[in-house]
This record gives sequence, C-alpha cells and structure tokens, in this order.
Amino acid sequence: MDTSQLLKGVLDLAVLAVLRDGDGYGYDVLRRLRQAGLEDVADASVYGTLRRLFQAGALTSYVQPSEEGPHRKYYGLNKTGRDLLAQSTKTWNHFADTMSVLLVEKEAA
Amino acid sequence: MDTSQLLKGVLDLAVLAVLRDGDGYGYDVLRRLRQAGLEDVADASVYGTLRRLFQAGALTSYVQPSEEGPHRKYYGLNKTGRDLLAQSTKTWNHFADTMSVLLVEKEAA
DNA sequence: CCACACTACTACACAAAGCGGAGTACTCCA
DNA sequence: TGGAGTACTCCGCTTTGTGTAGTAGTGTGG
Repeated sequence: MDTSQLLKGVLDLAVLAVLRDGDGYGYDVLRRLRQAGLEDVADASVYGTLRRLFQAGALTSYVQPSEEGPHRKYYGLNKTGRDLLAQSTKTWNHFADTMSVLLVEKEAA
Repeated sequence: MDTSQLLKGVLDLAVLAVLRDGDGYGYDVLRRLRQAGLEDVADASVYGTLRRLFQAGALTSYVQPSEEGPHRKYYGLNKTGRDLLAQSTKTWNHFADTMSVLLVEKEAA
C-alpha cells in the first residue's frame, strides 16, 4: 500500500497539529512531522500544504533571517486555523473509528 | 474538511474489507460501505476501485443475471486480495496510530 | 401506457493533492 | 573550491475519488 495516498487530506491536519505546538517554518515542520512518525512525507508536500493553508486564511506568516542559513518563513495558527484543526480532528477521529470497525473480522454467528 | 480526500488510498482497503465478508457486486458493495458509516462514498468510486483491484489481480469476477434488475458483476477476494487486505490493514493501523499520537494535545511540562 | 424510481453498470472529463526533480541561495567546513 | 546541510520555489506528473451522462432491466402509480 502506498503511504502517500493515505496522506491525502490528512497532511493538512498533521501540519496544523504540529503548528499547535508552536510556530514553525517549512523545513522545521517537515522535521517535526518525520520525527512524529510520518517519515515518508516529501518536502514539497509540506511547503505546498503550508502555502495552501496560508492562502485559506488558517495561518499567519512572517519571515525571519537566520544566521545559520537562508531566511526562514515562519507560520503560525490563527483563530481560523485552530478552528480548522478542531473540526478536522473530529472528522478524522470519526473516520478512523469507522474504518477500524470495518476492519475488525467478524466472527461466525 | 473534505471527506473525499480522506478516502484516498483507503477506499481500496474498505472495499477489500467488505469483500472479506462475502462476494459482492458493485451496487451491493456500495450499500455495505454506506451502511458501515462511509455514507459519502460515490458510486463511481466504488465501481472504479473494484475494476482497479480486479486488474491488479486481487479479485476474482463473475457475472450473474438477476431476476430483479440488470445483471450483476460479482467480485471476490483471492489469495492476492487477502494478502493485500492484511498488509494494507497493518499499514493503515500504523498510520492511524501515528496520527492519533500527533493529535493529542501536549500538556505544558 | 407512460413516467418514474430503483437497480446495476460503463465511460469520460475533471479536480485535489502529494511527489519528484530542477533550480536558487545562503552558511560552514574540508 | 566544492560539497553538505539548510531553506524555499516552481513545474509537471500521477493517482484516485467525483460528477455527469448514458444504457438497460424491473416494477409501480397515475
């Protein structure tokens, strides 16, 4: 099974969840996601997701120079983002529950 | 959050799980999925998934006439399908676990 | 008898989203 | 000077679920 297909729609949620623990820039969010167990996430996917969420009005954004490399574009949750995170979490939990029920092998009656 | 995006990659798994409980034809699989809680699945998606899984060699297929309507194209799991179901279930469970950990709000230390 | 609903499937074009690859650019180190 | 690590952008590709339309069979209500 291809892990990348599972991420569809869920990467948004994962990125929002990571940002709940503090503002972060793309490369950093990528590291945090991989550390959390999403090891196969591609960098372009994370940058794309951040851009999309920002454009959707769920994130704030500010650029900060770094002394150890290129500038960093930080993103953080705003109210819309927190609401989206809460709502998406519910949707995800419900969906995951449905799937886990479906996956339980039925005993012969 | 769009439920349809969550289905990506998971619909295969859901269809395989439903077929584990007995052979079924497209319209029937659709009903079983909806009854299981996947209410927003579109019919074209199910037919497409069945075709894809069949072409991938995970399903057997045979046509049977029906007295209450058009003919029915039945699908059933073969060894490849059962293996795929087992493997995909593992992948899904691991993925869902990872996500649930990520979604837990961290307490201030 | 005709319209409609339900069943059952196919085909086609479309859209969303993750990915690979290339490119840019900065810092540090061998 | 040239790699490695950091940090980001852009483009085109692929997969996959969806909407719409079309075909076709059965049964039912006006």
